[in-house]
Amino acid sequence: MIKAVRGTRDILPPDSALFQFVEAQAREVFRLYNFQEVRTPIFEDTQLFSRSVGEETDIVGKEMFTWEDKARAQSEKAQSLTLRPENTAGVVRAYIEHGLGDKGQLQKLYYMGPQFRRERPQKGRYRQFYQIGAEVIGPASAGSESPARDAEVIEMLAMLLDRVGIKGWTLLLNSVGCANDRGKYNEALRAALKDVVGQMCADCQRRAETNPLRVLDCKVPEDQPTIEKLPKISEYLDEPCRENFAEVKKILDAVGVKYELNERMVRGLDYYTRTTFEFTHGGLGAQSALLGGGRYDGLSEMLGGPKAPGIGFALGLDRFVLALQSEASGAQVQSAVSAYIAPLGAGMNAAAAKLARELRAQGVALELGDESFRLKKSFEAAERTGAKFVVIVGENEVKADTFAVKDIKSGEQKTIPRSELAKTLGGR
RNA sequence: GCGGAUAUAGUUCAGCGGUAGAACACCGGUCUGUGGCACCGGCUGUCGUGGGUUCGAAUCCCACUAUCCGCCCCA
Repeated sequence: MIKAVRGTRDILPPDSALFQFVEAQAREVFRLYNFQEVRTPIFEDTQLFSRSVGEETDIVGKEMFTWEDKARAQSEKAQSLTLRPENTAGVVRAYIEHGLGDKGQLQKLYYMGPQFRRERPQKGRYRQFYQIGAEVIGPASAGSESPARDAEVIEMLAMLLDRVGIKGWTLLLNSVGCANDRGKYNEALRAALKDVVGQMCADCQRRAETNPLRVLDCKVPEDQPTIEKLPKISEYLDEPCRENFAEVKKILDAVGVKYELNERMVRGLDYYTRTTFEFTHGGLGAQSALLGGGRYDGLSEMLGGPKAPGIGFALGLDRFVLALQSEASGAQVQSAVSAYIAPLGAGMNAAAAKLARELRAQGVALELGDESFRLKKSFEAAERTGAKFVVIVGENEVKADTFAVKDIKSGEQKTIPRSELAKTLGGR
């Protein structure tokens, strides 16, 4: 048997309805905040990711699905291609390629779709996973650099979580400063670690060399006191970054979105600057991050584009669904059809089909049975579809042009003329 | 990439060297136009894959693969 490959999966009903639900809520929230959809390719030039996400990150270093696309003609060049591991790089590439900033206005773009990373699969972690994300990007003159945009994006996410019905979330907030601050902070960290790293865990000893920021992410209890004493990023922010962050917090306070400052929240993509954030949830096991994002001033320039500061986020759709399912209350998906048409007796399929067509045209969602079923079987089949009513189409009904409509739950049955059926069944 | 656990019917699982089972689910009948109950009957498997040990392997051994839980990383 051929099976879905490692880390990929089929999303079947009824779970697929939950995915649709979250997607629909997201589209509605995006509409309220004036975001429009962008769809970028699922694979891109490998360099797009190595230059934006960062050559030294885990994502680029070991998790990408990359292949060499061979030249098939003299005029073609061989090219290294990669399945997108995230979508911000693709959106910024499209922004540059189509000159979206040329008219001077702010771009507010959202996307939904699969992303690919070659990690070991686990609960809430797949090799093909689904993200919904958005970016606010544009020339600085359009206000793209304003802390008001950071706060608006974060507030929008709180709104989305509320609408979807996910309750037990925590917002972690930090500022990692601009490129300049980060350099100084990294040096300071290295210097401070030099003396104490000997007593820390093996992972931290490695991190101290490769990426000192990651030490802050360590979860080994014995290391915590040491980490507490390390220099803090907030002490290394320059004045503009400090003011920017203060303004973000001020607005969040004003709109009543609660957050926890977490100076140790370090994100794994190199392009982040200033504001970074993460929403976490307890029902997700080891993969506690529901969504994450931050500002990426400088990313456009890294990709050869104009100056175009921006802020964005990506949320894990798979994890949203897991969180919904872990909060038993939330995951209510209503039944799809309102009625089940039960043709009764030989020759009734045609009459039932005609009636079903009329009713569906009037907006009634229907399931259609078969004339070979006995009534008993039709009722059972109707119940399984979740339909509210069964409409019996037998010889008597067709002759009289009135139909027996039975409420499945109460057992109550009425005779309804054809002209009023749609209304009874909840159509137009 | 590292550590641990698991893999038998559609599902949950039992069987732990001697003819592959239970429950639930599903299908049919009792019951040809009014179900959900009850009773009766029935179906379903390369026992994850490949090797090995043995007269004989679902069972013991080895390798592989997949899933789950951690680590790592991130959404």
